[in-house]
Amino acid sequence: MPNSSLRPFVRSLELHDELAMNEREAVENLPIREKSFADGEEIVAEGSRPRESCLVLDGFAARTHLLRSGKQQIAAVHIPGDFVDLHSFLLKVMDHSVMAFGDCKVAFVAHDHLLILTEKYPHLTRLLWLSTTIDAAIQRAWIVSMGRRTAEQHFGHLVCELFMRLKSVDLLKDHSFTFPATQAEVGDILGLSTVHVNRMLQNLRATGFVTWQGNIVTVSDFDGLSEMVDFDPAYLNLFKEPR
Amino acid sequence: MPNSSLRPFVRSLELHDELAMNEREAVENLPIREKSFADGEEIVAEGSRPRESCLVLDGFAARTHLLRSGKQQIAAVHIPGDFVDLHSFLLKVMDHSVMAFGDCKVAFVAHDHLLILTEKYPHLTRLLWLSTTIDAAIQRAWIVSMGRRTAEQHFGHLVCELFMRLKSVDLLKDHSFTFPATQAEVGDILGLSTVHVNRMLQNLRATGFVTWQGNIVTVSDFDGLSEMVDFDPAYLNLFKEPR
DNA sequence: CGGCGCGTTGATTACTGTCAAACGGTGTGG
DNA sequence: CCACACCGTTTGACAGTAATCAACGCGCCG
Repeated sequence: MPNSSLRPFVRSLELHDELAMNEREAVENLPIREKSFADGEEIVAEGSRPRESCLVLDGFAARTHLLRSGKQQIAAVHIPGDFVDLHSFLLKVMDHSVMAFGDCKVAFVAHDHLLILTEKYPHLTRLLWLSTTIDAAIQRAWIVSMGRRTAEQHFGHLVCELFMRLKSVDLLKDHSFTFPATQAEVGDILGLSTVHVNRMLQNLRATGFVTWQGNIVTVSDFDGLSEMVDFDPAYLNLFKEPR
Repeated sequence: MPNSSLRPFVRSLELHDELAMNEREAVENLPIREKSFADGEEIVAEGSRPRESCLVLDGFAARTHLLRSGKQQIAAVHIPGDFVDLHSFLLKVMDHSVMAFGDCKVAFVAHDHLLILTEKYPHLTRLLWLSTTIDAAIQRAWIVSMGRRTAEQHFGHLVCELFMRLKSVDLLKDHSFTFPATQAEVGDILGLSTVHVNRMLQNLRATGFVTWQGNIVTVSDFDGLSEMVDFDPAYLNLFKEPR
C-alpha cells in the first residue's frame, strides 16, 4: 500500500516534470518514519552524520547555523513538500542544523533507500537532484538580497518567494499565508537585529504592498511588491519540463 | 584517447570518493569544446537556455547577478576543476550569468552527454550531484558571512575558503595564491561598496593575518585567521568517503 | 496577580554608502 | 622621451543605515 503521507512530496516533484508510473510508485512505497516537532525544536543537529534525510509534510522548517559568538543565521526556509536535508545523503556531515519553524511534521527516509532509488531510477534521481539545485538557486537569490537590496526589499523579496512557493503547493489563502516566525527569527533570516526588523516592517506597512500581523502575511499588491523588490520568479523553476 | 584537459576535473571528483575505472573513462572520454575567455568576458548569459554546461580548466570564474538598479552581486567563485554551471543541466534557464574572473579557460560539455552519464553511471551521477551540493554548502556559508559576520570577518572567511579549496587542487604557492580581482569586484562578492572594501582591507592588513596586494593573497597566519572569522572547513567536504 | 515572551519606542553609537578628489602605475600617441 | 588618458587604489567629508542598550506596553498563562 502506497504511503499517502508522501503525496505532497510527490506533488512537489511533479511540479517540475512528469513522473513515470513506476517512479511514482517507487517514491510512494518508500519506507518512512514520521515525527512531529514543536516550534523551535531541533530536527537534525549540526555536525551530526544522519543516516536518513527528512522532508516536510506539514508546517515549516528552517536550516540554521549557530556562530561561536552566539549569533545565528537562517540559510533556508522550507515548506510542505520540500526535501529539507536531501543533501545530507551525499554531504554526510551536517554543516547546519534543521529546526521546526512553528509546529512541523516531517518524514525521515533512510539513506539506504535513497541509494537504491539512485541505482534504479536515473530520471527520478535527476528530479531529486533538481530539487537540491532549486534550493541552491533560492540561496543565490538570498545572497543577492543580502548583498545588494535594502532591508525592505530583502524582506519583500522573501515574501514574494514564499508567496510563489506556497502558491505552487496550494497553501495560499486568498492573498495571504501563515508565517509562524517572530521578528527575532526574521532578523536571523535577513541578518538584521530585531529592533531594525521592527522598524523595517513599519516602513513596509506604509507602502501598502505587504503587511505581516500575528503570523499572517498578506500581500495586497503582488505586482507592486515584485516591482519594488525586483522579483523574477524564474529561478524557482515552477514549470514542467523534461529533465 | 582520453581527454587530458579533463584531468583537473577528474581529480576534483576524486577528492570526495574513489572513481571506478569505467567511471573515470566515461568522464575522460566526454567530448568537450574548449574555449578561453579574457578577464570580465561573459561565459554564460543570464536568462539563456544553455545546451551545455561549463567547467573551469584554468583560471577563475564567477557567477554574477545583475539588478535593475545596475548593482551587481557575485554569488560564487569557481576555481580549476569546478563544474561551474552543472546545475544548468537540470535548471534549464540560467538565473545568473557566468563570467571570467581574470583570464580563464573552460570546457563545455553537452547536456546530452551528461544525460547519458546519468542513465549509465549511478555512482558517478551521485558524485556530480555531490559537487552541486558542495556548491550549495559554500553558498550557505556566504549567507552566514553576509548576515552575521563583520566585513573583515566576511572577507577573512572567503580567504580561508579559497585557501582550502585551492590547496586541495595544489594551487597554493607556499601560503599565498593569486586572486585576479579588483576591490570593486570584491565589493560585489561581499555586498559592500568599493570604498568600504578598501578600508576593510586596511584593517585586515593591520591584524597581520592576511594581506592582499596586487593579485596575490598571502595568509601569514591561517590558524589566527580561522579563529578570527570562525572558519570550520568541514562544509567543504574535502575528504574521501563512499557516496 | 505576576512573570514571560513578543512587539514597540527612544537615544546613542557604530558601520557602511555616496560623492568627490587625489594618487600611482601603465600603455599610447606625439 | 614626455604628455596624456585610463584604471584601480586611496583618502576625506558627510549622509544614511543598522546595531546596541534600555525601557515600556500588551497579551497570555500559570
